[in-house]
Formats: sequence, C-alpha cells, structure tokens
Amino acid sequence: MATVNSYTGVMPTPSKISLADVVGAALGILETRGAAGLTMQAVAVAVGVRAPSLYKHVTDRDHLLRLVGEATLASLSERMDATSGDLRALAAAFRTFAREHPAAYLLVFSQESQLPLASLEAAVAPLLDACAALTGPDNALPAARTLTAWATGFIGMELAGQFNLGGNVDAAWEYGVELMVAGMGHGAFWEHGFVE
Amino acid sequence: MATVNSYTGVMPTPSKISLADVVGAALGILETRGAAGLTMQAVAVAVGVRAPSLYKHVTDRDHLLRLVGEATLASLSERMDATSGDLRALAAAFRTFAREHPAAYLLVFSQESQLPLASLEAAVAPLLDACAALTGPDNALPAARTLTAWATGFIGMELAGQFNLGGNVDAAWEYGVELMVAGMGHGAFWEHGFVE
DNA sequence: ACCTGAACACCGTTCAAGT
DNA sequence: ACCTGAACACCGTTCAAGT
Repeated sequence: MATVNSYTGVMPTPSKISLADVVGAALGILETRGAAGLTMQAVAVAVGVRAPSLYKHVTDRDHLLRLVGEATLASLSERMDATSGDLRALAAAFRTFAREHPAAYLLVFSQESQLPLASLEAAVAPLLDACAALTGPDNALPAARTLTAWATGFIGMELAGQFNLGGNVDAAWEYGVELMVAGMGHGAFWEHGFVE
Repeated sequence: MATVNSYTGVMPTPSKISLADVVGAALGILETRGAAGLTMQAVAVAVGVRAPSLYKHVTDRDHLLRLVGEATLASLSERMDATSGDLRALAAAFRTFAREHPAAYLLVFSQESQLPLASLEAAVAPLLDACAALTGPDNALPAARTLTAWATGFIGMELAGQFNLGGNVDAAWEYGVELMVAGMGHGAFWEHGFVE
C-alpha cells in the first residue's frame, strides 16, 4: 500500500512549513536584522518559500508581529518566574532580558504592540506581587505602575543610547531600584490616600 | 523699473514654499494623521507641490523628521521654562505636553529619534536642576535618570493605553512623583555611594 | 532655479493558475 | 491543498526635461 509520501503527485501537496517555522524565522530575523529588516520577503526566504505563501499561515504582517510578541512574552515570563521573587532580582531579570533581546523587547513594550493585556500582565505579575508585598494592598496598583514605568522607561532610554552623560549607568539603575524599594517600604510620603 | 515679481517669465522661478512651510505642514499632519500618515506625498499636497520638490528643502524623510523633532523640543523647552521650577510642576508640564502632542512627543522620545542630545538635554535641563536641588551634587545624575526614566516610561504606557487595570491613573502619577521627591529628599537608602 | 512627470526599487497583499 | 508568478497599490527617492 503506497504511503502518503510516495504519492505526492496525486495527493494535495502537504505544507512543508508550519506556523512555528514562520514565527521562529521571524524571531531570528528580528534579532539579527531588527524590526525594519523583518519583512515578509525576508521571512519567506528564511523558510524557503515565496512571500505569498506566508498568508496561508498568517493573516497579516501585523498578525505575525503579534505572534512574535507573544512568543517573546512567554520566554520573558519564564525568566521572571525563575527568579527568587525578590523585587531587586525581578528588576534585574527584566533588564537582562531586554538587553539580550532588544528588538523583541521593544516590539512588545512599544506603542504599537497591541498585545492582549492578559499575557502582558502575566509576564509582569511577579513584579506586581513584589510591589504589593512592600506597600500593602492599598497602594499596590500605583506602586506597581511606578515601578514598571520606571523600568520600561530606563530600559527604553538605555537601548536607545540616550544615557550619554557618562556616569555609571548600572549605578543609576541600582539607585532607582533602591529608591523604589525604600519608597514603597514606608509610604509615609503618601498622605493623600489612594482615591481622590 | 520692473519688479522681480512682474517678471517671473524671465527670472528663475522663485520658490513658492519655504523650509518652514514644509516643517509646519509636517507638524500638522503628524498631529492629525499620526507618524504613519506623515508621508512625503502628504506633506507635498499640504504645501501645494509634488513630492520630488520637497527634496529641494530636505535631504531625506529622516531629515524632515529630525526637523520636526527639533521644533517639538523647542516648544517643550518653552513650556518647561515657563513653570515655577518646582519638580512637581515640571513633571506635570512634561506630561501635559505629551498628552497635547502625543505623536510629536513619541517622535522625540522614541528609540529612533536620533536627535542631537544637546537639544534634548536643554529641554529636560530644568528637571535635572530640580533633582540636583533635592539630592545634592553627588546623586544628581542617577536621580535625574531615575526621574526621566519614570516619567517617559509612565507617559509611554499612558499614550499606548497600557493602563487598563482601572484605578486612578492620575493618582498613580502623583504617587510616583511623591515617591521620587521623598526618595531624593533623604537619600538614606542609598548607602553604596555613587561610584562602585 | 525651482518644479514636474516618469521611472526605479522596495514594501505588503491579492488572486488566478499551476501541481 | 499548498505554492507560485504576476499584478496592484503604495512607499521613498532619483533624474532628465520643462519653464
């Protein structure tokens, strides 16, 4: 009895590329050639196919970018979960990931990401927990927003090379971490209460 | 004696558009249609000319974006200088400007800006001074970096609509400001000293 | 000396036609 | 049922030709 493989002349051609292939190739191109180099054409070449064929696996370039972003978030989540849960360790893991995968990081944490917030929050959840542990429940949300704003802002500036005044960038990072930890620890400065 | 204007048939055609016209049109398009809508074609139509003519005034689309960014930084600088110099007021002015001109703000403070750092620093200089007044000279630089990282990160998230957990976003902003002010005021948490 | 039409290279995307 | 070539719309940019 003939196998499917020996019969390709008769059977409908089985697809030689999977969605995982496409996303994987896109991730590789993103890291080596940056976001601008991540063209449908480049992905097609990488997986050994012509550009139009990609639309069998992906509705859009935007769709592909979203899948790449989700894959990136998944590995970031892994990394965060693997830390001790200490706020300093979490912040360090976050920054390390960004420096290792700058283009993928920026894809996720830039304005156009449009990722489902659920996955984004899952990745950052350990950070929020660490904040809540310091502030107590009432100030947990504004504290978490302060921390994530600072971290993403710092990393964005670092990746953009906007820290050109010299000085010790690592020391500035640690200064920020310690300021956050200290401020969240005793919230005496915060008299207004949370709701206006 | 014939004026130049009455003689246009003979004189080399005087340019009907100026660089200021081009930059002004680009600023308008940026605000109304966003960065993606800011095409050379759109600018050309706005100033009443065909796209190739723009290259008489601008070497590149990148060049045009840089000019737009510099114009944006100039008005931001004005705004910052018009405040009292108090750190809370400066931060508020910065955020207000970003919300009034989100596309222009993002053009300047995103990864691809490539603006001369001199003008960028001029715009933020009052912020740095306010930090130095709180921390003293030794910690001024890391403190300023912490503050600008937090502010740009917060605004970036706000403009991207990434604050979807409900709660009071304005309160989170003020929580952050007060945490910064308090932390910079008494730097007791910062034992390491600045240089490692 | 400015402006223009035409052209080029390069995108993303569609679709009828191949196998 | 997947893949392809050809085509389309839309970019930025160049350049010879108009005035």
